[in-house]
Amino acid sequence: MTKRTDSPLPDFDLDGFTPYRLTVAAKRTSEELSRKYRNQFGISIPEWRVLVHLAHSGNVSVRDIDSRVAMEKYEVSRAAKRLQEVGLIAKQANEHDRRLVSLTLTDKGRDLMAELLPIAQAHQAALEAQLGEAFQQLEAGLAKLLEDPE
Amino acid sequence: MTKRTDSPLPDFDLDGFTPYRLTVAAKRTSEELSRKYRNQFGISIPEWRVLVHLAHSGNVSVRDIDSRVAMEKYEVSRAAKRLQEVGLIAKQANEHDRRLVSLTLTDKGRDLMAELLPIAQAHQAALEAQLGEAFQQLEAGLAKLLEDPE
DNA sequence: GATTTTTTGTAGCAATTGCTACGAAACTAC
DNA sequence: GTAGTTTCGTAGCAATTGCTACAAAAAATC
Repeated sequence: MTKRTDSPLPDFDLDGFTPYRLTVAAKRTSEELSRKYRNQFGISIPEWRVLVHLAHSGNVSVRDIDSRVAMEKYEVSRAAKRLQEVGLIAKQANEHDRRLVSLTLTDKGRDLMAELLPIAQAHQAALEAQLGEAFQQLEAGLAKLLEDPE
Repeated sequence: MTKRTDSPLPDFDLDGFTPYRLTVAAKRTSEELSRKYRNQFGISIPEWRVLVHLAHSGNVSVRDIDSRVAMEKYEVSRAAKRLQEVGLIAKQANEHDRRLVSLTLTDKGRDLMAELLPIAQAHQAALEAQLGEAFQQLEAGLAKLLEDPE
């Protein structure tokens, strides 16, 4: 009786593995835009997220951002530090609770966002156009997947 | 006449930005599983991808993998180096073209995959169950998005 | 009101990642 | 066959990331 050396591995293909597919899709859709941000404006993705949140929500704390924007607080802290160093945002202590740090866009930051946001919008529009009706489906799937922050 | 200091920034929300949503979705679906791989088996994601490809396609070169698995060749090289060091794969020069390095699972690697693959399959099944019919939609969207490797 | 606990943000270190340069082998062209 | 070009894989460095520990302020507990 011979010992089978080729054990029966399950037939598993990365192409059917949703986490993998999502990772590739995320990378592909982010890459072009993030390279542009980096090369033309010197902005990283975490920094961009912070800026977007400030442009959208005005004056907020680090805590507000990490709870809203799927970033760890140390990422927000780091991004905010760099953004302050280059003069795009201002940090100041909150009056009532001095643990909190209020972040706001500076005029320079606002000007930058006036340039960046339309680019992002155009990118999104191009993506939607490219996907056609598949976009609605993708969105529906993502909505379900992301619905529980649990 | 007063100068308006609040310039009219476009109203843009990360929650409607597909690259962002995909990134969050990818992270969420990968996290639990990749932590398990790391803690219980000491395997990183790039290493796991290489292993899966070897389990699926048998003997292949570094080049084969990076073209198939959305990894840069240096990532594959690094992963392969570590996998060899821990005895999960074997590397040997190709007879006909000595630039090529053939990668194969060792028995130990095969045994590991016999354990890992069912876990991944269960993870995928759970994801599909959780999403219900939204899974089909997500898949349709991803298929369209990923169709052109361009 | 002093002590413990929780919350907020930062800093430092280790590990991972991305990029570029490089060497070796194979291929092309003369 | 020799010189230039391309392909394959690796190595080294810089930058980024993830994690944990920490200090300062506030809140809760006694």
